[in-house]
Amino acid sequence: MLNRIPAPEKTVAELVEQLGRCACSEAFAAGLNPAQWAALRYFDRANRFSRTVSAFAQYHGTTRGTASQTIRSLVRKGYLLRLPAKHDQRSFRLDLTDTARQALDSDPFGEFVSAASTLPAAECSALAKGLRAILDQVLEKRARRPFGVCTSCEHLCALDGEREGGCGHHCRLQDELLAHQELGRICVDHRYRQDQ
Amino acid sequence: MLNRIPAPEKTVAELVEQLGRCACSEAFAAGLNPAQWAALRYFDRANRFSRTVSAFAQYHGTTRGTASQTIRSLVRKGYLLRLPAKHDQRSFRLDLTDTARQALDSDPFGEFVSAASTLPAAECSALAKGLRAILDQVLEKRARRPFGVCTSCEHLCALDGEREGGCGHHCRLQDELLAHQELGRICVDHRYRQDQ
DNA sequence: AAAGTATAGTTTCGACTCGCTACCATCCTG
DNA sequence: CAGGATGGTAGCGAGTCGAAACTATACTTT
Repeated sequence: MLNRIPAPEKTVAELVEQLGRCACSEAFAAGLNPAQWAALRYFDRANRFSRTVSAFAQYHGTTRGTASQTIRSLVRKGYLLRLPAKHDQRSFRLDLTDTARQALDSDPFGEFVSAASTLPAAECSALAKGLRAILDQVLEKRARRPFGVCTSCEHLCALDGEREGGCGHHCRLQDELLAHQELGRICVDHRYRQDQ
Repeated sequence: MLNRIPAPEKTVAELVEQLGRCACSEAFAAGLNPAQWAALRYFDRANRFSRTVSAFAQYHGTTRGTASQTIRSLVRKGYLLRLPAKHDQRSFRLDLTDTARQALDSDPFGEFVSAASTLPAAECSALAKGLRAILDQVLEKRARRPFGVCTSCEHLCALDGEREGGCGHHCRLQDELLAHQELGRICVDHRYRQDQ
């Protein structure tokens, strides 16, 4: 009956909750709100196939209607550029403007990054691994997919021979060549490879 | 120039953000909203000195006005009982009702707890430690205190001799005896002991 | 004891979110 | 070409949030 110290899994959940709150409450800086900051971060991390209203709504766990509003206000404020999509007349691709990239440099969320970076590197990686495991489980329970990067995706196809200018990667789903720097971006269509 | 894989501290921050979002977005269950769930959890965890509007506002990083609204709606719905405080005529103590305790059993946040509990125990504790370190840093940067439990608090004073019925602990700040089960509750006045 | 200040809590207001439903346009499948 | 799926938007109503103003009580200083 020693319920003095709560179980570690409860502590973890509690900490996650508090950190989440913290993340929101600081996010009213610079005339933006938490959802808008989250959107900026998302469009900074997402690859060109995933920079759409729907993909963001999915990532953010909200409706397309709400996501549309968030994005519209960012377009109005000059943080996002709304370009017609290549192959789909209904769709638009949203790209960060330089203003937005500048704003991201003073992202209030940077506090978390710098707090995390004071931990020993090994501990930090372990932390990332544990959190990832929890997040994946929760997402799965809610039938949401985790938006990974190409390097762990089953659609990625390494072209041997480094055809054009050293890029050498290809997405089977989109049937498009990928540049090196695109491999680290998150994608709405990501699927873990079997061997992962 | 290998920016394929982001730095681990950035990953940690990102995961924290996403988990936070997840925590909110699920929290519209049972007619309650995220803030109200957070309040219920808080009043479940807080000791009797800390179950007030002001303490919750502090914990939650919001204003007393907003906290007052959140709590009022919980009182209206029968989840909290508003009792006049013992020594301060201005203040009220808020206690969970049985309805509330029942609701907490199906807390949507339980998903996180069960997700965390699938991790190996050691990993889970390490996770808690790392998150705690990050949270404490962020809170400090914002001049907010972390609301710890008596066992690590400098105000706690172990009475030797187990005077009354085996409780044997005392809070120097409140000048009150503490029951065993109170030692694991969070407190607005918590201060880390030097040796912690 | 009186004055001044700090604190606990509430109220009201305006701006803004959020989720929902309905809706339009385009794409895709058969 | 018909029917359904999908990308995106518009408008609504409920409800949050933070800010500021306010009341009442407690504490401090002189």
